Amino acid sequence: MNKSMDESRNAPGHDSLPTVFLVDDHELFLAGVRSEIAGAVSVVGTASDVDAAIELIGERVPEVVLIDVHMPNGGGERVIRETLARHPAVQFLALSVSDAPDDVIAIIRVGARGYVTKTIATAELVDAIWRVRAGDAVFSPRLAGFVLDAFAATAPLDLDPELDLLSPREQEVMRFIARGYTYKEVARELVISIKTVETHVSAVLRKLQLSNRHELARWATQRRII
Amino acid sequence: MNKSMDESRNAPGHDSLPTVFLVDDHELFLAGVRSEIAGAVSVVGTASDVDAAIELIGERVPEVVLIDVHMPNGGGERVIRETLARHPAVQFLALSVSDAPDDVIAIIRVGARGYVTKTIATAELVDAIWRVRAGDAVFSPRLAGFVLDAFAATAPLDLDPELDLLSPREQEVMRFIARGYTYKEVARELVISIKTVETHVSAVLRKLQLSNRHELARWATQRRII
DNA sequence: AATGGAATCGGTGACAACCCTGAAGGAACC
DNA sequence: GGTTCCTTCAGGGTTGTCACCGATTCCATT
Repeated sequence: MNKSMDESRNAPGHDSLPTVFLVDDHELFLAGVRSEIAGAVSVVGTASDVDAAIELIGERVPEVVLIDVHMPNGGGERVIRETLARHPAVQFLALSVSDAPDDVIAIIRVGARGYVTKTIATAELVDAIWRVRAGDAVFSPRLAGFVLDAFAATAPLDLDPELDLLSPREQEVMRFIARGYTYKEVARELVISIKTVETHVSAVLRKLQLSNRHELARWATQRRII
Repeated sequence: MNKSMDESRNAPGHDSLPTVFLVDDHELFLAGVRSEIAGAVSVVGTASDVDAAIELIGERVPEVVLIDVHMPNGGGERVIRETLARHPAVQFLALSVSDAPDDVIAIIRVGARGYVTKTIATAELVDAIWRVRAGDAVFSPRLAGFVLDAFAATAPLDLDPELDLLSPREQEVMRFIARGYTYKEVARELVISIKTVETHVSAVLRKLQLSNRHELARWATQRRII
């Protein structure tokens, strides 16, 4: 099921077991994971707190780090941030009890290549480790949606019905105004008179029910028109 | 909000074959894909140009649309954008000859849930379709990195040295101005006279080497001060 | 032929924004 | 005690913004 694209074929040095480092502040869980995946990957070390993790990962330089998100003293985020600054090749796979969108987004922002919940089965976890080592991104099905939604939201499509209220020329003028152009600059740019620009701007503000160019700028930036 | 990763596999209505719609401007390729995946999914229609695709997808409302990226008259992007506006539940899986980062990023931005190259094997394509239907995100291994890199790059951390040039009061005034407050509003908010606000704003613009409040607004939003 | 929208301009007027000069009180530093 | 900076405020001026009142031309629809 979860072995869709094993393209570990072409990458050199990817025929051996992945070297894996485990980080979790619950030592029992740490031991459990270690014994479960021991045969399918090569565990080169473990750590149960943030500082020790940063230290040991820097020494061992594993291919993949399996890391808990919620930990005292900075959490998994700090480990990832500080490690990637020195060893950019290390791949991080977050393993968390939480499937909250904010946690997923935060961990991806600092550079993790995957995020799975602790309810995952052993075989799937091993598969995920192999895929992350190969450069793939691994997410639990529900979590993948959060990431893509958040990503798309950074420059969304916004098919806006309100924009249709504006005539083509009005939209054109609106974009300049929202970018902070003065009337004079817009007039020069579009080769029309300042008075025409004023007319268009008035129409835009009236149609969008805004009261000045500042609100227009915010309106436009919020729906990423500019 | 507390479902395991297994949830989508057990979700109701997901035990039958996925209904799939195919879009590609090469009819031969269309026929090839259709015959290859015919047993493993339920192909409910095909289209070989953008307009027909938008029309037919709107009628059939498939669960998954397998779509070519590069097509005349708007490409796959337009199909995705216009379809999602009316049918948000339709999942799009891009199938392209290109593995250029820009193509991948663009298609994800408009809302696709996956992107694989046409070199993919049939079995893997079928698996990808099933996973996209379930809500998972599917990428060829080398492409996943592009998306995550681009995503991580959207949230830089800027500790700004330029901000230290401003006195505390100036920073305070600056935040209001950057948000679009008028001088009068700032004066009322901070309980000072309009003339004082003018003084502070002038100092801010001079110190930051900006020429008006619009540039100041952009300056502030870019480094996420407001 | 008539209607109406879009695009183009003009005038007037009321503010808002921005610049310059100047200045007074206070805190901090040497 | 002098210097420097911050904060506060004022007068006077230019330019920018926006509204309300007009107008003409072009074009598509009726």
